[in-house]
Amino acid sequence: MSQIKTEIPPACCTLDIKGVQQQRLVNMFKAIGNPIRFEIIKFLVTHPGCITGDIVAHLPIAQATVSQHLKVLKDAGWISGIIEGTATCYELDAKNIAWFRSLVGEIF
Amino acid sequence: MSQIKTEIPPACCTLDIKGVQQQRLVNMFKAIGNPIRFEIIKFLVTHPGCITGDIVAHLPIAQATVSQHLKVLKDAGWISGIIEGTATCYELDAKNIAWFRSLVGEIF
DNA sequence: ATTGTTAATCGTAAATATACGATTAACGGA
DNA sequence: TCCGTTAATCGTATATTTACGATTAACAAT
Repeated sequence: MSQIKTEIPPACCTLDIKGVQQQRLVNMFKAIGNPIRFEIIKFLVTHPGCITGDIVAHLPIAQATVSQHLKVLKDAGWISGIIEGTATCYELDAKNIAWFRSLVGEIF
Repeated sequence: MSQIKTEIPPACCTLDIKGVQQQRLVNMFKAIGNPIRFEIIKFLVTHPGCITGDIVAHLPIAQATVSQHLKVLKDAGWISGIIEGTATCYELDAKNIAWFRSLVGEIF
């Protein structure tokens, strides 16, 4: 170790987290750490309950690709989708996002 | 659009951000959205100013790979490294992390 | 000058992510 | 029942990420 002082100065954040909580958080970071997916989440802020086709229309990529990204976001806990007939309505997962917000507030 | 109501209910977050700021933020999310890199940042909280070798010793991966991860974290703004003779001392980039913290606090 | 130490970079292999068109399944309406 | 619509999934190509050993460069000590 190259540490000289025994007194460690207070860091700019604690990052006091571990185990499954940490895994979940890192996974949320990873999911939102993609320009297309960030854009999808942003779109859902102003278009709650919109269907897949709306999101596809808003983006420069194919329907299949959007569907994949939606799956990543859903698995990470950012969004939820409910099937409405032949369509699927998506919205932000407020509960998980609240968890994310408070956790990030605590450890950063 | 599948929106029925003209009144949009308030969302659980604003995500009011765009352009280069958004790109920078997404890049920080992407960088921290990896288990190894998250672990490196956590390690730097308790070991500020440690050298690459300390980080390598703490992780189950090769020196070259750690070096790559350090570069990603540095490019994204999470850490900074100063060359000290033949070694490199790393620490959290407090300024950028403060930017991250306040921005996330604003838009989530 | 030679040697040892440290960490970045190079070259490359393997794994993962991202993208697409095609197909499928599920539903609603004619 | 037969179409049309919608979105998930399949199969696959390409790009990117992650990993490693080897090499290099920079410095310190002898």
